[in-house]
Amino acid sequence: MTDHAPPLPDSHLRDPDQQSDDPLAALPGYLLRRAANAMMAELATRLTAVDLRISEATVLLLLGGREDLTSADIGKALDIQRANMVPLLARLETAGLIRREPINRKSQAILLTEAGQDRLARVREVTDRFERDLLDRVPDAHRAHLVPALRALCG
Amino acid sequence: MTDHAPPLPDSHLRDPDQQSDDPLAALPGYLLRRAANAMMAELATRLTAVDLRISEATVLLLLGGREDLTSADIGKALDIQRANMVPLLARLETAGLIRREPINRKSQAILLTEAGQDRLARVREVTDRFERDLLDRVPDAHRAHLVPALRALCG
DNA sequence: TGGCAATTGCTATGATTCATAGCTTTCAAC
DNA sequence: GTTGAAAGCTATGAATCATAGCAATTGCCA
Repeated sequence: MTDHAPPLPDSHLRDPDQQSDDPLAALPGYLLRRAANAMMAELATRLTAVDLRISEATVLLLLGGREDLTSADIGKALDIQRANMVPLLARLETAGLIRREPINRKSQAILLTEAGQDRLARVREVTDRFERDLLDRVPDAHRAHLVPALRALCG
Repeated sequence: MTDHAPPLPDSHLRDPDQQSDDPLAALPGYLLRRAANAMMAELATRLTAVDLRISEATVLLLLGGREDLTSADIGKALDIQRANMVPLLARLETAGLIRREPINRKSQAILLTEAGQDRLARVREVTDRFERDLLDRVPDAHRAHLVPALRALCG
């Protein structure tokens, strides 16, 4: 069933450079999704070494060196709804990685505990290597252009 | 609360070029996720014009011009589990966009109906313009490098 | 030719993520 | 003071995604 001898009538018209076993391989949007999925899957796997999910590790990274962020601030920075911050921070707090410091009777700062700082250091090891491996995978000629291009697409 | 005057102790060390209101703005992996999310959100919005979800439109795109793909084939091409193909194809069939042609007593080819072909033409209009707008957003100097770089990250 | 492993399409079911609405308390501005 | 906005939370529903299992069929191989 896999070898149906796909006709691919005019794929070479739309995909001049490379092999395409499907007509989507030339679409930037499609590639962006595929690349992001593959990346996320691998990062998630690597983060099991520090017993953290991607969202949790991201919060630790954001928290590093700062002591003035509230739950709402973190949510705004990472595009996470206020409601969804609750279980996220609850897990981190249960794990002893963060604690809450009252700013006033309404707000509270989220900051890393000692254990949180230690864990963050290990997270940095994982993510630093990961980012390096990620960039290594893109050919030299294109490597320097990836970050600026992606940054232009984020807004 | 938004104006906590974030100190950003040494952000300029890790992020030489640009503004970074968070220390993650230089990480390719993080940017990849953000870019993909933004892209998906906008594409989903634009596809409401043809009353289709991204996954549904992708199936139509893949089906275009071919009459030999089974449900399992589509799943393999798009990284969708067999089990999750069922409701997807059911929606497309209910909408009258695809029909099934028996290949043998076990397999069936999925192919576009007339209405499916018409819808696909409209999908192509949306996605063509979308891909064009997407590329337009990345600066000239980096544009040509995006697709090759993403392709290297997909495998 | 008979048998067995692999495949197809499907059901059922969780896990996880994500978005929305609403509530109470508190802050801040007028 | 009163009022609008914000913080933190609960509850809940939608959507996506992965897993396990099942019956029928196919293809391979001895």
